Amino acid sequence: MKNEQEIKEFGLEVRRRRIALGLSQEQFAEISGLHRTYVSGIERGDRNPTIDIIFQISRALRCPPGALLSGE
Amino acid sequence: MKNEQEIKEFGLEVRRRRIALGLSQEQFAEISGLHRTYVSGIERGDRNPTIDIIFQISRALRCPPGALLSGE
DNA sequence: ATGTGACTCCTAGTCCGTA
DNA sequence: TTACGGACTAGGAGTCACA
Repeated sequence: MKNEQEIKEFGLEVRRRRIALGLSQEQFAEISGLHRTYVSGIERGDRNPTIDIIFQISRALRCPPGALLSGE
Repeated sequence: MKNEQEIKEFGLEVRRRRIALGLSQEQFAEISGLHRTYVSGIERGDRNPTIDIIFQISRALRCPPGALLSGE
């Protein structure tokens, strides 16, 4: 994988926003329709999600998808 | 795939920006390090690229990755 | 409540062509 | 110059048991 650092930052941003909403990974998994362990993997930067998944996540976080990819 | 419409908009945005840079798909493929047929598939919304690829594309387009996912 | 390794199934992504 | 098809390999989607 070529952009590990940016993928990790994406995961951390997801985590920040999830926590800001007062949700556990399990609660967020349910809302987003993803598996609990998959959410965990994303937040840790272990997964390389597709754009489809990114849209799902941004919807569950109630934020624009672009806001999660803050790199320049 | 759940977010076909948003994925198509992503592809169109990539196409707009590529053309704005005066590049052919082949030239852009070379710059971005992606395959020519894959670039074509992305612009047409046929593909569901990973976040890794999105970063690669945004770098080649010299724009922030978030700018390509303009959905709300 | 979360991290992790392992697993299956399916697709992301490459490469060859032709129109 | 681009769309699209077929075939292929690497790796993502989705899940589980366990720590």
